[in-house]
Amino acid sequence: MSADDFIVTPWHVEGDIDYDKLIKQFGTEKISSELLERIKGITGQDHFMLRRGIFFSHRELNIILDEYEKGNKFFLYTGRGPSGHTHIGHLVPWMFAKWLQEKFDVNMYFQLTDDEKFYSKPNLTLEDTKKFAYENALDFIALGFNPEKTKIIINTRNIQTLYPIAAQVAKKINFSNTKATFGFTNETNLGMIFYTSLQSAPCFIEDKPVLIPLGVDQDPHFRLTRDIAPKIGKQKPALIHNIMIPSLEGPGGKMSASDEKSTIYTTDSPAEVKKKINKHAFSGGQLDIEQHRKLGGNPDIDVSYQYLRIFFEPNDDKLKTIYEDYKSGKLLSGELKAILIEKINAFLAIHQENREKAKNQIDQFLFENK
RNA sequence: GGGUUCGUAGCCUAGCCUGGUAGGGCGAUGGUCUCCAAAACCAUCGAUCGUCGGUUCAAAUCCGAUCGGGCCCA
Repeated sequence: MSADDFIVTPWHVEGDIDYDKLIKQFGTEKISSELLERIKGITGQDHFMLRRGIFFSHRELNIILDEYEKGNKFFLYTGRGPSGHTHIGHLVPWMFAKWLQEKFDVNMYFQLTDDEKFYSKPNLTLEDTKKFAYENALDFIALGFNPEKTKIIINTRNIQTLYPIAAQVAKKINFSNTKATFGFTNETNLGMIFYTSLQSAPCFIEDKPVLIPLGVDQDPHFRLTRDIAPKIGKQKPALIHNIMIPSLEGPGGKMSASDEKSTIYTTDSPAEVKKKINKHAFSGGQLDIEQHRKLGGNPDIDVSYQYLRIFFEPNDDKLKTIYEDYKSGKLLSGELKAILIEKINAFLAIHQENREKAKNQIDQFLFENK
């Protein structure tokens, strides 16, 4: 694989991703400065994840805004495949979704695809994926969603509601569509093949336009959904995409829930966070102090800096100072890591407290079949 | 229902024909080096060879049964 090659699919992400190329490849639209201004005008705020290009691409977000300005509300939908514990990379689209809910005052549906992870992970039982679904739900709730306007859908629990919609969808998708989109082969089990219609179902759960914040690697699922929406008399879902969150081990690839070392979990203790960052976070520093002072570090490939940019340092001025100090060589990699460790642990202290409280709130968030 | 193929450490895999209780790669862990990380180098851990039984002095290896996965045909 040459330096500028990269792969982004729902099941595999690899290489150094060129997001401008990816936009062309996927046929999405870049979030333009005009669109940013428009969002700022409506919400009165430009979220740092938009400003910094963490959310960089979309499909028909402008139409969602057109309708909104005419007084037609949309709703939000995102989800998670519960194959393991929640890590901080998962929180990026959820946290952004929470901001959207707050600013636009809209309903939110969060789908936990316990069936799909059971189908796709040979070693996981349905009991396992249900357990992770519950664990993941706690992290989602802990971010502060409005219980009046937020519902968590668990596939095996809410199949009664999802199935009639999924049936509409399934009839319009044939085998060659799914094969081409997801790389299915003759080894693929039947559950996987049907599954995309279940992932589409929440898009049509309300008779309103839907906006889906999600990692760009998941876009292909909704390309299919967008194709069939008009065929079943529905509006195409709009999407807003975030970049892949790098693993601790470095650029090229996203943070994986299954690789313990390269992942910060939401349940990690302060000591674990410190150890993981210090021992594993890929740095953009130089070989030794002397060279670092002279040549300066490279924040653009430094995972610690990237985590601050993506999630943990919303203050632009502070981030800029860190960027410049690191680039000039004034700030050492170890010192940069110390800043990140403190930020993560401060965040997790609050998050873990909210996560505990979520155990008592979960019932009011679970979607009830009608 | 018929056929076929596979099952060896977390993952991939050699060995099976020609029996003598397993070898490699990746990963993991530790160390050197570095302000850290990475890279590089050094070292270490890790496998009752799917399960049960049979043959044999001796079975991952031969035989039987069984469980599990894949594919083809019906």
